[in-house]
Amino acid sequence: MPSTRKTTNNAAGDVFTAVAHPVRRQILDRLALGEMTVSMLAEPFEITRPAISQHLSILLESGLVAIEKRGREHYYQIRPDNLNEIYRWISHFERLWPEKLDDLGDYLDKLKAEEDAEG
Amino acid sequence: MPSTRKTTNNAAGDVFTAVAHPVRRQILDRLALGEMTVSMLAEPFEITRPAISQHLSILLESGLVAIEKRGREHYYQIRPDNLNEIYRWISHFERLWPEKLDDLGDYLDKLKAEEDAEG
DNA sequence: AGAATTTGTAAGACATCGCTAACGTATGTT
DNA sequence: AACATACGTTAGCGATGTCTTACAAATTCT
Repeated sequence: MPSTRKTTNNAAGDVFTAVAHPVRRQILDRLALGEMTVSMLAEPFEITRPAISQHLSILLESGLVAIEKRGREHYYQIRPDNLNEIYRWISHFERLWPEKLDDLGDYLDKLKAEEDAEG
Repeated sequence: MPSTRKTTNNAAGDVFTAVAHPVRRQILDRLALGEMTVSMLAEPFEITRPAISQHLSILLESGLVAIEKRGREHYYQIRPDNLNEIYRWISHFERLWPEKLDDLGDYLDKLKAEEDAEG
């Protein structure tokens, strides 16, 4: 067979692909502060608003954001649950990486403690 | 300015980009079992060995693998430290995601406990 | 109704990615 | 020396990604 093209990449909605682009990570960083419209979201970036819109489509497909339309404004909200997939994958390397990951465990414990203290 | 092309993506060696491709993740999964030569590494994949070699170059640039040449064989070893960058980034969303991440915290505690038990 | 606002979509330019085939290089074998 | 093995590199291709400009659709305002 001279050329059975496979191109086994990027199943639509893949979370790893979604977070691979720095702009999309920054979008998620911003959304962590609270829901925002596209215009608010696009403000600090140097690319055009349609470009942001396209990034948001990719984030939508990955399930990392949700949209809620109110009038003519579209509010985007973060949905971090699917980041779990990345988290779990990385945690498989914990055995090879005890020190760093123990640090992170402590870090998470600390965050949780703070949360409990506040609540 | 009519068209100052920026293309602000993929600084060489970016870890997020390195793990975005499923083949590269599978390579890391295999290397977690122990060091391997390129041929051993390429065996289960349906793509050619040079393609694997190119993926390995990207993993090398990201610092996620190291190479040790012994004779004509090149042994690749996993270097998971830089995964920490991803881990830390994701952990910033913990506050929005308490349940899942608590589960992961438990998971890590369990892994660590097993490790300690093994001695 | 008509104009302004907010957003998504389409088309096209351009760069980059991922792959194969072919070749080059270094090491080992006979 | 000649050949075999293990690997990297290059050239070239088709596919995909990212961006801009232009436009369409929905909502709000006057």
